[in-house]
Amino acid sequence: MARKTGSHAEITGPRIRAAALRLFARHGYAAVSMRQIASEVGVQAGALYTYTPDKQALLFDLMRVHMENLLESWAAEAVFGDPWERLEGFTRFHVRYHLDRPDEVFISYMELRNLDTDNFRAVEALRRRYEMQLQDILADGAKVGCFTVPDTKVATMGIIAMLTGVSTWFRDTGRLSRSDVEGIYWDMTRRSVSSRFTDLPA
Amino acid sequence: MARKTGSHAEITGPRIRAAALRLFARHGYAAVSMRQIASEVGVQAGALYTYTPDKQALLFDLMRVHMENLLESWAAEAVFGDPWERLEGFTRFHVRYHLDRPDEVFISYMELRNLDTDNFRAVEALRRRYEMQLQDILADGAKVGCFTVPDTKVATMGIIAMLTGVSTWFRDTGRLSRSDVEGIYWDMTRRSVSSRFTDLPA
DNA sequence: GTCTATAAGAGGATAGAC
DNA sequence: GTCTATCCTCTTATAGAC
Repeated sequence: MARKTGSHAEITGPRIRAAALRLFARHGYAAVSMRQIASEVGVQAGALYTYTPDKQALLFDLMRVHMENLLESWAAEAVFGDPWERLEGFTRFHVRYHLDRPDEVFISYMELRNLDTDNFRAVEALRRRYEMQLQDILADGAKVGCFTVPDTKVATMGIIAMLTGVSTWFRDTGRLSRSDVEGIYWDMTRRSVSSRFTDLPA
Repeated sequence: MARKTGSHAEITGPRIRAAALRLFARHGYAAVSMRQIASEVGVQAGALYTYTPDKQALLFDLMRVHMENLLESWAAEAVFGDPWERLEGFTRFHVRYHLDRPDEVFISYMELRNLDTDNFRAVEALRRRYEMQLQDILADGAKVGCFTVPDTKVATMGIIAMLTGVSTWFRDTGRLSRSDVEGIYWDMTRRSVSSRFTDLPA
């Protein structure tokens, strides 16, 4: 773990963030010490402070960057078309993105309470912007009559919670592939807003 | 906050657990100190160790008792009948129970990673038993043809995640009552397993 | 840019008085 | 049953050598 003195500015910064991400996701922000992060990177604890003003900024950066990347990625591959196509695009994107970044997802949902007030507000604003992407699709679909959504906001929260939950149980070693899972969640999502439902048992 | 010396065995124990529950839910297990818990109860830190061998046992007890209560409560009011009735019973029970105990729910989902290996296994086993309650309903309903469930296990995880998520956003001061919310979630749940869906857009 | 050393304090847990 | 006092370890963060 020990290493010789030397300059590694270009790689150490990202390595610190990667180590912090992994450790925060595994053990939780409050349970991880700066020494653990440093040890994982292969530097002494003091060296971390060349790259981050403090531990809080490390957490905030990870969460902010994750939310910004999420919004940018969705903006880049958002599907245009009728509400069904847009909903399918969002659902598959969300499941895939979350399966690909389990650690980022985990800390972004679990460590909100460890953010300082201002940092919390900033991350919450980003998260709300993302949720609005789905809410707009649901509202549009309800307006033109292809979806039946009893309450747009609750449906948004419900669907996002359902989809995000995939990262709590999915393992690549399991019986289902990522693409299987994407399809299954899309199937449940489309059913959950289906209009063809007025004749079900009360 | 200071208090006089005296005996309060019957009430101090529960008060310690209540304070720990509240603080763990608010700030996270690792971020809460024994001194904070003691201060909330109105005793000195040393006095806590009359009631718990250590901090870990405090967390484990809260989680174990919550899961046991959840299972008992469901056993007591589980609905018998056809799969639709059973599913509605489970859905409404789950939403109501989780709305009534936001702190217990929060720590039971967030603090799993702070449990020691054995404690983790014990809580996980209880959680699995609870999830099986829903999975059995879905499997029975699929078998007799009233539900269409592409994958029973994924549907179980998806529905539980969707329903449990209610506690992340619901506030009693909001525009919806608890009973509204229960109904909306039931509506989404029943749609999500509806059979009447083979003719939707691909 | 990284190291060593250290400041200043908070953490969990225990001992023994009352 | 609770208090006070304390042990010992670990914490975040900084200072200054290299």
